[in-house]
Amino acid sequence: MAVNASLTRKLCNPSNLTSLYSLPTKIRPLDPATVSPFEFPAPVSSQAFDYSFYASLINKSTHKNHLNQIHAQLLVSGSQDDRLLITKLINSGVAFGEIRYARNIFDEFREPDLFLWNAIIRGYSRRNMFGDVIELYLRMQVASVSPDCFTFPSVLKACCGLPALRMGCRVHGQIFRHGFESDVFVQNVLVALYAKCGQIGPARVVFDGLCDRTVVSWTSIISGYAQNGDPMEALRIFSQMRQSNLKPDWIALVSVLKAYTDVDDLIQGKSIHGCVIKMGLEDEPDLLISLTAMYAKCGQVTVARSFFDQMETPSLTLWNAMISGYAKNGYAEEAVGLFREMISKKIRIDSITMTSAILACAQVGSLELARWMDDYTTSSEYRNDVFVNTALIDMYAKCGSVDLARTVFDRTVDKDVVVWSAMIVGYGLHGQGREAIDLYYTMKQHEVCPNDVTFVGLLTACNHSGLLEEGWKLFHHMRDYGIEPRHQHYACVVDLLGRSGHLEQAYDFIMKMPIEPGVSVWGALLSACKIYRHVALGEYAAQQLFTLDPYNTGHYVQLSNLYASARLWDCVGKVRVLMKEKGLSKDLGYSLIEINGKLQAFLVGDKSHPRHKEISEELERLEKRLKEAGFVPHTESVLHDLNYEETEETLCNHSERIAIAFGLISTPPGTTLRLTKNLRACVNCHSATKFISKLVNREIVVRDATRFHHFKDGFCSCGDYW
DNA sequence: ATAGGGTTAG
Repeated sequence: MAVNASLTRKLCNPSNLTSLYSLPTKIRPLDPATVSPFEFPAPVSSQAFDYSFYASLINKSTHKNHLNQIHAQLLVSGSQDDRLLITKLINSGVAFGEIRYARNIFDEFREPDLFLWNAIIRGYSRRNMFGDVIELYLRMQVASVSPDCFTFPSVLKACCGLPALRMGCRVHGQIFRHGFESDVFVQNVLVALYAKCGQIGPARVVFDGLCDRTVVSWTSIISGYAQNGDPMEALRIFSQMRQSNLKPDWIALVSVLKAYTDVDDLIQGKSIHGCVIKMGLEDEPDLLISLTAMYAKCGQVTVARSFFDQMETPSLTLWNAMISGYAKNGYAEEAVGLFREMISKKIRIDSITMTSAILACAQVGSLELARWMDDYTTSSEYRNDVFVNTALIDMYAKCGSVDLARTVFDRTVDKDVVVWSAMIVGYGLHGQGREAIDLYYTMKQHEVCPNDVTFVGLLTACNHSGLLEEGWKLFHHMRDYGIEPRHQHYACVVDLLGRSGHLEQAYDFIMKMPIEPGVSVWGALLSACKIYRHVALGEYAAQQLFTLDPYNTGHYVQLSNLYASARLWDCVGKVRVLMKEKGLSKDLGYSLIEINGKLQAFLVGDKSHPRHKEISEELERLEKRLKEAGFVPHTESVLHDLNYEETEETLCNHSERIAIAFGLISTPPGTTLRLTKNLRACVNCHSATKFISKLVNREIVVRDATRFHHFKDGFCSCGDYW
């Protein structure tokens, strides 16, 4: 089979997929902690009490039991009131993860001083037990112990998250009252706190108020902007930092790399890589993770992989960076492969690994693989993770089953906006606009506030179902939630208006847009013009597109399709010439079909399959039956329709048809056929597949470049509207 | 104290 490199990359190696199914479904439990014996010296008499003796003993401990023995000794020797030693015991208890034990020691102490309070508060803060932190902090105030610069960082950490931010603001006030408003240590934590709560404004105010900024202050504000979707500002501040002659440390570089990762600026990212080498930090394993992530996200997966391979034992985070880097750049097969490797090598996996692997499966599109992934997840400890469940919902929807997506949705506890949105988007993908809208109202009943993505999903759902009025209403609903429409939202409205034939209104709407119309908006107008053969307006839209996005093949193809639909064959030819001049060629069409968990690929007119003979017999049979059933091929315009597949061959040689024929001879009667196409459904194949679904009494599910079609009994779920 | 890998849309 003659396939180009990018195609080979997209297709999955079936043997990889099938071997995945035989893997164990349980995640390995962690090894139980082993307790090494502790050599406790002979009991000492009370007069032999020595602070440094006990201190070194505590330092040597490795288990709670050791601490217990020392504590007992302190009691025997009457030194149980030594604040420094008790603080040390508490700190060690925390370090061993024995927070309850540390708390007992603390509770036994009469009138704890500031050191003890700090130790136990810090302990809870390290274990992320924020409720206890706040409770103890309040009790400390009741006990009239004044906090100091060691108390505030732990307490502020506990104020992360919007609901706790009110507490954070109160603590901010107390920091002033206790005179720590110029303590860099405390102020740095305040910057980080506000930034983590998405309050970048207040974070900036605190940062600007600092007179002696340390590397940590700069790093906090840089990562604050990087985390809050403003990487450009993060980078601006980074250059200010360098002007102030402060040398960035490796953590600062990690934050900057994150910003470049989001900006998708490989050139600048590389220059930071240069910085890393100049500063001799290239062996810093944690910096390597950021570099890997940066290169992977900017599409340089091979470079990223070389970093990965140079580590003898990659950390979990590095595995995750590599897997998600692959998954996000269309290297689904590699991503799933690495995940498989982790399982077979019994390497520890976390919810981030799961999420990234699920994302990759969503791209593969195999329902069987999706099911396997779901089973694996449900039998693991991540079955209630919101991120994982959201990814599963998305995966099932993209693998063709809204029903299974709904099952995951229903079993997800504590649904946030993203969960609801993923389900709404899923309904939209399958053209179930009504269900999407219903779910939106249910979501509001649950008092979950929609976001901009929710509306992209809703508007797309309306498009895929032709719900003009509902879409229009929803678009205006956005402002009630203070959501500014973005390009996608405008594009959806243009699509809605255009597809329902309101071309003039669509054009007026574009002219009145408060933001500069972008590629998606003009693209929507152009495809509407194609449907209604509005050549003049379509040419205008195409002109805008050629200026904004000159090297995107899709726009030329669309214009050519418009000309073809209006039978302006000369113009079709001109577009072809134009494309040639720019060195653009259209994508080759292919279809995948899943048979018994294996994906099989077919190109246009594909004759390479081992069962080619049987397939062509089936194709002939099908064509005969189609004719008898009264199917008339839409030859003329389709034959010139560049959007679809190469037309040198006859229409029934489109990859979709071949894949269906193969599916019919490879599965028992009544089995649902599941196909994935890289291009959009062509008019001719679409109506042929409707006929076929009735003739052979099969359900046929087709995922095209933009949505799903469910063919059944001669009808398609899209209502011929796509 | 400061950070890196994750979900919906594009």
